[in-house]
Amino acid sequence: MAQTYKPVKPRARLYRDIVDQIQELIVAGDLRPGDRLPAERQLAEQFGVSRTAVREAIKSLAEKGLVDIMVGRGTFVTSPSHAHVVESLTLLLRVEESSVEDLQAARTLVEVPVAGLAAEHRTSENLAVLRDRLAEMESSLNDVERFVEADTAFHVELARATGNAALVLLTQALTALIQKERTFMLHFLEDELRAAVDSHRQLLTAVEAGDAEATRRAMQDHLDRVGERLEALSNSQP
Amino acid sequence: MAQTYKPVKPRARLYRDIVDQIQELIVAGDLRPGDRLPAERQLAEQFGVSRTAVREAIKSLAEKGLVDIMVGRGTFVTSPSHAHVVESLTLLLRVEESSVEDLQAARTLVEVPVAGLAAEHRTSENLAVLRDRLAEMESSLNDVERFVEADTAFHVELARATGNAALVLLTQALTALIQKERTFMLHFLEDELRAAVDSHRQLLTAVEAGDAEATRRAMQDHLDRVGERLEALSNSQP
DNA sequence: GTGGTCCAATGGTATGACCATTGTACGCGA
DNA sequence: TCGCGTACAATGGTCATACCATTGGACCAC
Repeated sequence: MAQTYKPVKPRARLYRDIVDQIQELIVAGDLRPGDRLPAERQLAEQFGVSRTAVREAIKSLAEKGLVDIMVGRGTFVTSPSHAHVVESLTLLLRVEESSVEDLQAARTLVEVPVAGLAAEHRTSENLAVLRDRLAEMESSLNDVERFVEADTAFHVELARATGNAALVLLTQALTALIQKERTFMLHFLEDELRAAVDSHRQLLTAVEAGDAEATRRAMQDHLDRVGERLEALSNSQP
Repeated sequence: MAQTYKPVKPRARLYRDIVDQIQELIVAGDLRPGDRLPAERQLAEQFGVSRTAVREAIKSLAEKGLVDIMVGRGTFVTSPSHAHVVESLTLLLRVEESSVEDLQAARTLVEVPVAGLAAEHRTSENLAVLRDRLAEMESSLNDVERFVEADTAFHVELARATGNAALVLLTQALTALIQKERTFMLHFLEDELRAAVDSHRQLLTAVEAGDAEATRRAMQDHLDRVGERLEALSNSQP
């Protein structure tokens, strides 16, 4: 075995320590969402460092999506959100030049089996939310932004019905990533709105019946059509 | 329809502008990975702002994983990496209290169909890499860390064989998230190492043959057994 | 009450200074 | 000439201080 020569003190960045300390408080639950952190000047005094270091630490936490900075008010612990994960993914996918088609394919691959699981595990509460979202879609036919919001929320709630938190997160990320293109598309293809409502009604019916196979099929059909429309649109507007 | 009262434009933070400018240069390709950014003092002068603002911007970029800061040398544009996405996901899953079982289930749901696609689209180059990874695993039976590295790389290369960048990213995230638990497990169950080698050899054979169905089955079997082992281990060590 | 003003607290930015690390140029000695 | 160490300049990290803009609440006039 080769000698390792490892130790040597890894020179710690000062703000790193502060990030770790606060982050641990949040993850451990000592700081709950909505709680306010002490002011920067106050934290600086408590940690015995300059305000600069504290600010860098807080900025780091904000970038991770753990806190929300509000000018003139203070810094608050945020509720867990998928927003920053989605942002990271978006950024990475942009530099990796992944296409909308890739995204849609990945989404289909995930959401079809998710739909099947949802049909098997959904609770009455899940069904109630799904009905609400569908109703929202039906009443937003003239407001594409709102429509897409409700559409996305429907898919996320379906994932939630699986009872698997990891699948919820994946679904949130994938739907959010393609939401912009979908909004763009729906602005051009108005009858697509009604088609989408029909698709989701079929989905809801199948989920209510607890029919996993029918739910999967409905989701596959829905996403296939969306994929076709997206492709057609990207071809006509290179 | 209720009146909406569109929110007025939120005031922009100064460092935000700088982040956006540099970020745009990076995603547009004007700044390539490995390129060095001007020094902080220099950027401050060019942007006409203080060094403080520039530093906050650069720190933000570093947090997003777009640049790498090196004391005494400078700031360099990094190659795209999934590391920070994985970190974000890990953080979020921790606060959301998602279990290892959830992760493993999600991973199975994604990787089984991915394996099928890989069998259909793999190139000879993909096969060569897969063979290398398998050989690495076989020669690392006494070094669990290295073994798991090769194992993970095998799965990621399989995703790469699908030709879908989004699926590669998902696979990277999911495998990385469960890697720690898997390493822990393999330290306790030594024969699991050889079983894993066998599983991956079956996978490779099926992929080489271009047999999607067999590949899916092999992946399902492999991940099912890993899931069982993980569950058994978490039950015996609560 | 209503509305406006004032003020303290907070995060954002600007300066300027000094420290620690790093790479390189220079110069000394063999 | 070569090798090696020192000095130095450049860079990011930290500190201290000051001032600005926003926010919310206390206070006051009506």
